[in-house]
Amino acid sequence: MYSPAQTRILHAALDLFATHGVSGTSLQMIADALGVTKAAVYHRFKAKDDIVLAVTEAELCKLEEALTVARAENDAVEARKLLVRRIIDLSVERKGFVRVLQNDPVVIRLLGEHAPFRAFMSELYATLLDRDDDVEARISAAFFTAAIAGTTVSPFVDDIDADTLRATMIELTERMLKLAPLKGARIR
Amino acid sequence: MYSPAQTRILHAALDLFATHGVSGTSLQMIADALGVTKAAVYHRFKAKDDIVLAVTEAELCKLEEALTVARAENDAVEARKLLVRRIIDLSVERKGFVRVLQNDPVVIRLLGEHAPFRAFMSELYATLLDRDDDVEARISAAFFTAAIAGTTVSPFVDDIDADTLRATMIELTERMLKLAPLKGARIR
DNA sequence: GTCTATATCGAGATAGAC
DNA sequence: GTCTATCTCGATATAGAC
Repeated sequence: MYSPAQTRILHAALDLFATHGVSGTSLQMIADALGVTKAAVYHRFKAKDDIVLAVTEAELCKLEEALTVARAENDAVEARKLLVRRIIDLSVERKGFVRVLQNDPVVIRLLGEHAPFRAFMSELYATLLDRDDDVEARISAAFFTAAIAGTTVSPFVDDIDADTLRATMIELTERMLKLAPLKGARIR
Repeated sequence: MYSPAQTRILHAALDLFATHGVSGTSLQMIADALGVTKAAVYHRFKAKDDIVLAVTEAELCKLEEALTVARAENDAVEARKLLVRRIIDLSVERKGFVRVLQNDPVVIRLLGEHAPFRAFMSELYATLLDRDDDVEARISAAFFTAAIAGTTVSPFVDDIDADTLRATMIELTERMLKLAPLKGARIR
């Protein structure tokens, strides 16, 4: 799919995007991180937008795999549980970039303009929400996607290990999305 | 505090920052939004950073008022409840900018480097969290601040009115931060 | 307070040698 | 695949007139 040189560029770009945002990252910064010149980068990607596109595509690809696995489930609630867990795993693993995906203005524009991305996001949302979900469920879904994107980079949790973070996020989310009953509580 | 001209600049800048991010917003865009030239903007703020600083300061000021009110409460839990509600109100009222405050790389850098900002954030966090909060409470706090910042701008909730959004966010948050028992549920 | 005009710099992007 | 060199443009920022 990508040459070794391209892969190195994408990795460096991902890191820089997460720290400085897309607009705040220049091709010179990417080139410097790799110890090469701008021209070498342009040899592999003919424009900065292509790098942003490739990085975004690569991350969404991981989400797509999660969606495919989830959809193989017969039970809709189980499918949502699986999907949510995998999204949380990804956000912990790829700390920082989920925030970019969901909050960087350039990426947001890209996700809105690029038809395949739009189609994928619709599918993803459809699986996260039942067709006839009520308002609270939809707000919960918005709430939790935003939360997941931001939690891993919060100053509150700098010193908490990844496993604890992951487990607690899963619990909070399932409680919020009503995918599981509250631990130690009972609905009347 | 600020002249009328300055106030107009800050309002325009706030809008543009929320849409394009700080790095993605040029002084030309701000000037165009006001129908003046760049030089007119520079007459009031000697650098772009000063505009970012002023905008951030103005938003934090609103949070500071909320913090002062909350601290006047005797009961710590009531104080946190008040604070959380006010933060949610602000994020709904000033849709978009809370996301910038918490996610824009330029603002994050500013919040980290500017001593008064750092001090205020510490105070805010101290009120949101008890001194001896456990790990789950801290993750909850991170989770909910991230959630609040992102929810109002989510595509999930585009068509939901502000009041419903606000009320549901308050309920979700209080449930998460364990500030109130679950509606219709009872802890064993 | 606002303008025109301009200086300076860094960004994205290309040409062509090795 | 990488380099040097260069182009063009837009960005921050300043000078000085009205």
